[in-house]
Amino acid sequence: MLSKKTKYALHALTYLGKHRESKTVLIHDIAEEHGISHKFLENILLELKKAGLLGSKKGKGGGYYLIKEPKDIPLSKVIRLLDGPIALLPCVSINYYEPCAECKSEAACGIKKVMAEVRDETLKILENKTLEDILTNE
Amino acid sequence: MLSKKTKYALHALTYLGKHRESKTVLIHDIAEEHGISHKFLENILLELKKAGLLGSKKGKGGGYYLIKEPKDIPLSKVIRLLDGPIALLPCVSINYYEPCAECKSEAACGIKKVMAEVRDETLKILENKTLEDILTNE
DNA sequence: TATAAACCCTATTTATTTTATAGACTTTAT
DNA sequence: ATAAAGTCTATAAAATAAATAGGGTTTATA
Repeated sequence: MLSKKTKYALHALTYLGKHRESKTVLIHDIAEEHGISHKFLENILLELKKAGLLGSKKGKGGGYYLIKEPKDIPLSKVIRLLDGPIALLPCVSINYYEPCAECKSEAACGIKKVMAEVRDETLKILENKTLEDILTNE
Repeated sequence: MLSKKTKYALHALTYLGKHRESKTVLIHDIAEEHGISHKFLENILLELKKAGLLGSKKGKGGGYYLIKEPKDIPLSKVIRLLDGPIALLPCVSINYYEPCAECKSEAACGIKKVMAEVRDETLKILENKTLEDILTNE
């Protein structure tokens, strides 16, 4: 399951996607719309900004805005950013690789082999679904 | 990512699958093979038994054994059992449905719609990969 | 029939991760 | 100047996962 962080990030991105005609959107408005803690959301938006998905304007009249096309924001990107690996095991993660402590030989591990396939197929799904798909369903 | 519980369950099932010629296998042997806590694994095997994947024999000379064909044990089953939902959001979970607190209208939620599609496609993958696939790769 | 081996069951503790909060700082429009 | 808004880092609280503990029951076998 996705963490609340990722879920809230998706809500925020959706909200921003729906308000692209406004120059900026307030954290406050997004938080209120979904009854999310303002401060918690603040951290999330900051991460999205650092990752290059959002831009922001400081000071009075400021706020956040999307700087990518919705079609260029795949679920895989958002999930990796806030939740980490998409692979089901660390030993088959592309971006967060780590060996499994209990594994004797990675080369001979059938679980690893199968999980690498699962990862490839899962990635296909999550790279193909984008914010645009969410927006067209709203 | 999978929890250690699920990961250990897969290791145990693999071990049992490799030793189907023996009548029974000791928790001890599986735990030792992978350096897993005996007691932790005990709980896991008990769950697998209650779910109908394993049989056991009590008392001296006892142990566990597979009671299903490896091809009839899909990853989806093991994951659901120990980790819970396969869906990325509670509101699209088949077996563990719960509404999302921050969602105003499930019917109009684009995130939900997309996540339901992700769930369907993910399920296809995890229902198709079975213990047999793991065993043939060992 | 006593004994030791092995699984069964429930509860509790410990560790880790996630979620949430706090507060001081910086920028900017008016 | 002032107030509005994002930036940043740290900490606290809550939830979940991982591990441990210990007594109970069953069974082979000497």
